[in-house]
Amino acid sequence: MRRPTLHDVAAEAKVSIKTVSRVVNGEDNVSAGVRERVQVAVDKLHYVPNTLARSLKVGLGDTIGVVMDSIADPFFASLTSAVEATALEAGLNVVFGSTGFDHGREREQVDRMVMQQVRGLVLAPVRGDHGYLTRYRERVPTVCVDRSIEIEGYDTVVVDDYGATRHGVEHLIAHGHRRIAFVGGNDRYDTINQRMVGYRDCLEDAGIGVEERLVSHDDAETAQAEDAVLRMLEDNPDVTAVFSANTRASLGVVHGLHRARRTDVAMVSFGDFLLAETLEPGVTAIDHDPVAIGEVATAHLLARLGLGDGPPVPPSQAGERVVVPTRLIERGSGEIEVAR
Amino acid sequence: MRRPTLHDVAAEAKVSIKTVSRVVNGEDNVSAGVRERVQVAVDKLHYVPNTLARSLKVGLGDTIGVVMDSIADPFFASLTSAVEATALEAGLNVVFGSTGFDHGREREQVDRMVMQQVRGLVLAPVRGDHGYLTRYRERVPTVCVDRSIEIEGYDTVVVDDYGATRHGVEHLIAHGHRRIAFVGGNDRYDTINQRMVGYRDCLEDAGIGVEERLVSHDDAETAQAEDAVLRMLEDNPDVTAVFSANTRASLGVVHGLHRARRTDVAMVSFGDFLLAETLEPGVTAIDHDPVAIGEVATAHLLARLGLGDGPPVPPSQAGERVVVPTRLIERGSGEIEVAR
DNA sequence: ATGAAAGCGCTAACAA
DNA sequence: TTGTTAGCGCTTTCAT
Repeated sequence: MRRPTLHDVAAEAKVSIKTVSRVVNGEDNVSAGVRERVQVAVDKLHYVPNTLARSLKVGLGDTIGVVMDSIADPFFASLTSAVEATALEAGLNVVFGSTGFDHGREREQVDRMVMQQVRGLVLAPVRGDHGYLTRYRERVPTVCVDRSIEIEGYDTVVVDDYGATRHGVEHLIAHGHRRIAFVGGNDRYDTINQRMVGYRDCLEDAGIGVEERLVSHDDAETAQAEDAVLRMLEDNPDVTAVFSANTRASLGVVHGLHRARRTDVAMVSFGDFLLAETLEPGVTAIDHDPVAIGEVATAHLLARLGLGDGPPVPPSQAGERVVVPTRLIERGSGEIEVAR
Repeated sequence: MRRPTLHDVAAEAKVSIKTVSRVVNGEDNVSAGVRERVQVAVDKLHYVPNTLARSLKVGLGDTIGVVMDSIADPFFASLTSAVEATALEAGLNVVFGSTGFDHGREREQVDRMVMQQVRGLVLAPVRGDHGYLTRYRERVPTVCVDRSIEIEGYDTVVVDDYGATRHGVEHLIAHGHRRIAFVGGNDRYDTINQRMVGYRDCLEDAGIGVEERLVSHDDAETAQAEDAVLRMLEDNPDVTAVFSANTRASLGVVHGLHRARRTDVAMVSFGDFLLAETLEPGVTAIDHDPVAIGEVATAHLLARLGLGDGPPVPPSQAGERVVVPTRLIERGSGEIEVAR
């Protein structure tokens, strides 16, 4: 059963295809009688317009693409959800592709989406060469989220990893801590590296200095972070506080502290999570809100597409860097005073 | 700057557009010399094929659609992730649309995707009339996930909400519990209603009987569930165990029990969550694995599209109902014996 | 091995 | 108000 086309509807209603097109698209210059007849034919045949053909003709697709590490990651799930909600208001569909942290797959996904004629792209870039993107610059406005790329000229929406981490570490220092461990690092993530630098600079500037024995590496995942924090506390009994560099690691740190019954150890988590306020004590967290990032990024994209409030922004003007504010949510774990 | 087409490449390479098409599609009947020349032109012009035009001509799109409550919900995020991974292997892109539990929006999303010529659909149906789907039956294979619809003839992949709940409640009974509260209900969700029935039947069959004072209603969200469990324990001091009917509610129940310092109260959660094993005691949970649901559903869809292992399955044969197994993960909270 | 022509379903431009 | 024509970028069919 072939799907009906404008032609079929036109034959059924005994009008020209253009008239059907007018009715379907809600144009007003059609007489009520004809409109009615066409509508009946449309309903009878269950006609559904073919947006592929429409897009081909008009030269503009009706989708935007979202390329992320993994949609299963709650952070990116929320981000994507915000993108979808914002895009929907502008009448755009969302296609999704995950990279699995693989730069080659990122490129494949982007290429596929460009072939699919996406109007624009929201991309959480994997580290690597993004030169391939430049050929699309003029045609497919692209906004990077969460992380930036090594080349100029792309709008980017990030949080201030460095500054927010300094804020978190300062918070611990303000509560008397001097031996602050860093857990949850991973060289693969530029964002986490920024947090590491923030941690180091903050301690240096506070005149405390960094002790490498307190810095754990390559333990960004939950299980690794749990092991790491247990080892850290074992090897360094003088540690009084832990800064966890990412959400997944924080879950492990929480568990580790709990298992070791170290309610005396303070903790600040970079990244908020669902049960953070449910735990006892609540986990003090730096909230980097994926919804805000998604909304801001999509708003930028829509502006570039001329679908925002203002006029379309030409590609030549791209390259803006938006820093979405973070906030430190005090819940108890970060306000534990150092034991005297 | 117009994007280059086959025409442009053909002109550049001084061949016909068909030859370019052959090279781009990797057909073999092209001489090495010409192939080389075309390839150079493709690279020089940064030619990217237009899959919209291709799909229009071929009559088949290259995407499947996923329609869910919300991508921000971890359950559906994982499910969608599994769908994407499976679809990608078959060379299909994924478009995503959320319903926000609104039946009207479900229909809008489905309609949009059909217009976009999706090859197939994975749908978590919102309760309501799905008659509108039948017109697409022949053209767009559709698999329902997590919930079924009121009409026959659609493949459905669900978990055994009823049976799994019975299993969970039996587990509590086996540990001596008789006063088992039910928290986290919500009439809007058929799945949760099934769980409620399972709870009731299980208690009846065990000769315990249902006491309505132990059944809380309309508290499916975290904050509501927390209030509900606190009220429940206050009003009914004889309660020794709680069955939480959904994951979000479980977070509230955990918090509530914690706040009330009721480590003597047993708990089983329908739905696993990230910190379930991190808490003390670990939360015994019925795991309904979204990844399994997503994979099975997509495999079914691909089979219907003729992209699976076997031959394409005609729409007339649709209507299969797959029940993905669940398991009860014992972590401690469900094994608390009743206080004597 | 290569090419010319037709047409997928639609809309823009232009008649009538 | 309604209809005709051309053509979006591609693949298919049928030459050469």
